[in-house]
Parts: sequence; C-alpha cells; structure tokens
Amino acid sequence: MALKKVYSFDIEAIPPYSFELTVHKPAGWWWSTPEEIFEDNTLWTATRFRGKLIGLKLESLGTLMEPKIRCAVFRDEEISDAEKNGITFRIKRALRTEEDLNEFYEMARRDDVLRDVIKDLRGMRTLGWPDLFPALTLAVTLQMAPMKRSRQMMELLIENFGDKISFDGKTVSYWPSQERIADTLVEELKAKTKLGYRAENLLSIAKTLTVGFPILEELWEMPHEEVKKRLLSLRGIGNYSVEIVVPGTGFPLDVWSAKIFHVLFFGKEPGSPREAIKELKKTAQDRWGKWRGHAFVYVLNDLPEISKRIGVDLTRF
DNA sequence: GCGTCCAGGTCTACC
DNA sequence: GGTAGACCTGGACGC
Repeated sequence: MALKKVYSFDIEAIPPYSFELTVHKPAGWWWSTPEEIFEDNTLWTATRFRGKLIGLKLESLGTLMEPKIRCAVFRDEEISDAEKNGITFRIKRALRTEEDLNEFYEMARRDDVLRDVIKDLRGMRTLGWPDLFPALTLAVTLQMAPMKRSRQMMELLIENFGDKISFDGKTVSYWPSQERIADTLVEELKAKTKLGYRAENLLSIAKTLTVGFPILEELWEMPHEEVKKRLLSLRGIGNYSVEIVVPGTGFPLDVWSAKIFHVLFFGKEPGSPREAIKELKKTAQDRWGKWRGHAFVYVLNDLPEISKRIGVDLTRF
C-alpha cells in the first residue's frame, strides 16, 4: 500500500547551496539510504522518525545562490503538529541548510590543495545523517573491509532486515530498524548478511539503542565531547566510526584515505598507511583547523579532478 | 585452481 | 597511557 502525502514545506538555505551535490555526492554517497532515487534534481528517499517510516520527496526549486527546497512528507497516517515540527527540524538539520560555508571557502582559497576543489564542488554540504542507527550501521560495515565488501554487507542488511515503502509512484528500500536487528540471533545475522565478527557489534548497538540511548535531537543538543563519549560507549564504535556518524567534526582517516592524503600532503604514498594516520591527522589539524572535516569530504568527492590536475591517479586506491 | 594477503578499525590483554 | 594480536569474510593477486 502506498503512503499518502501528509504535509509539505519549503526550506531556504544559506547560499551557496548545491542541492544536487549535497544529496547526491560525486563519490556515490547517499543522503539517507543507498537505495534512494535521484532524478531531475529531485530525491525520493525515506527515514525513520520515532520508530515509524516516512517517505520524503525533496525537490530543488531554487538555484545555487537562491536555494529553495520543497519537501513533501508521506506516511500511512496523519501526524500531529508536534511531530511535523520534529520531522521538519530533522530534515533541515540533515540537509545542513543553516550551515554557512563562507568562512571555509575563505580559508580554502588560500590553500593549494583546496583552491580548485571548492570551485568544483561549490555549495556542497558534508554528510548529515537524518537517522542514528543507519549511520552506526554504515560505520560498522565500513570497518576493516574494502568498499565492495562493505556495499555487499549493507545491501544484504537492507534486503534481509530492512523495510520497503512506496509513495509518489516510487519504491524506496530503507535500513533495518534497531528493533528488528535487536530481535535477531547473531547466527542468523551472520549467515544472512556476511557481517562476520561485526555481527556481534551491530547486535549489541541495536540492543543498546532499544533499551535507552539519546535520540538524534538529544545528541545535537550536547557538546561534541559528550556526544563522542556516548557513541564511544557503544560496542564496536571507535574514533573512526564516531567521525563517520558525526560528519564534519573530525578527520576520519582510514587505510584508504590515508594513502590519498599522504600523496596530497607529502607527494608520495606512505610506507604503512595505518601508521601514517596519526601524523596525517595532525597535519590536517594544523593546516585546516576546525574545517578539516569539510576539507576531508570535499577532497574525497573530487578525486578524479584532483588526479587530473596533479597528474597522479588518486582513484586507484 | 589454490594459497596467501589484507582491507575505508576495534577491543582486549598486557605492559 | 600505550601497543601487539585477534577478528569474519571474500576479492585481488601470485603462482
């Protein structure tokens, strides 16, 4: 049964704002679920709000300098005004429409690595997940696996334990709920999703979230150090994963990105990427300060263009 | 074909 | 407060 439209609203953003680059990243990252549909500057996607799935149609009606996004919300029943406010707030926050990039661009214009990157990706916001458990699920599947294998784990999770909704003539698959995973036996999870040792971790995270953990809005209200502490208390979530879940705050280097930034900073590949991470993080901190998280996302979404300019293929890693 | 290596990290056990 | 070693699994690679 198709969900029906329950309300819609328009969002304005601080310019420059590129809707397309924000929700449909050049490197292939999605806004909410890998199964969402992006066509003609419109995104059909889904999220979960207070345990219930909602369909979202986000449509760009504006321009880079006069951005405007129309957002239609679909659900199987009417919703209260309080819920509407909550949903609207969450979508705005995840679209990062209130974020002012001008200070970042000011700094980037004086930086050899970023100067051209910010021209290529002008108006792009970093990631901003609209739902907590999927962000944690993503972080877990990214650990210690090549991208292809991570994609396989995510697809199997969504296929076997996720949900599917139809609205506005489209069907979108969405991540499993924490309740669904918490109800699963670890053997079944392992067998159906190829998560390997990560299955125990995901199960533990799901259980912790169902018995009591701050929701997204509560985390957003907390100081960053407190958010980090809470997330680190989850089994299988370390520093790297925290920076995946709370994008734009740190510099989530892994073996793959360490190779890329080592080439950009020092002109050659590191002998041992894992050992180079500490030094690279410090270099990024000294060079880009509080904007290092933005620099991270911008660079990794512009690898083909950077490669052409420097004459080194950074997409091969 | 078959064996080996290691990946878009984290935890534990030990110092 | 710092650091080896183990950890599922499957693609990539060498032979």
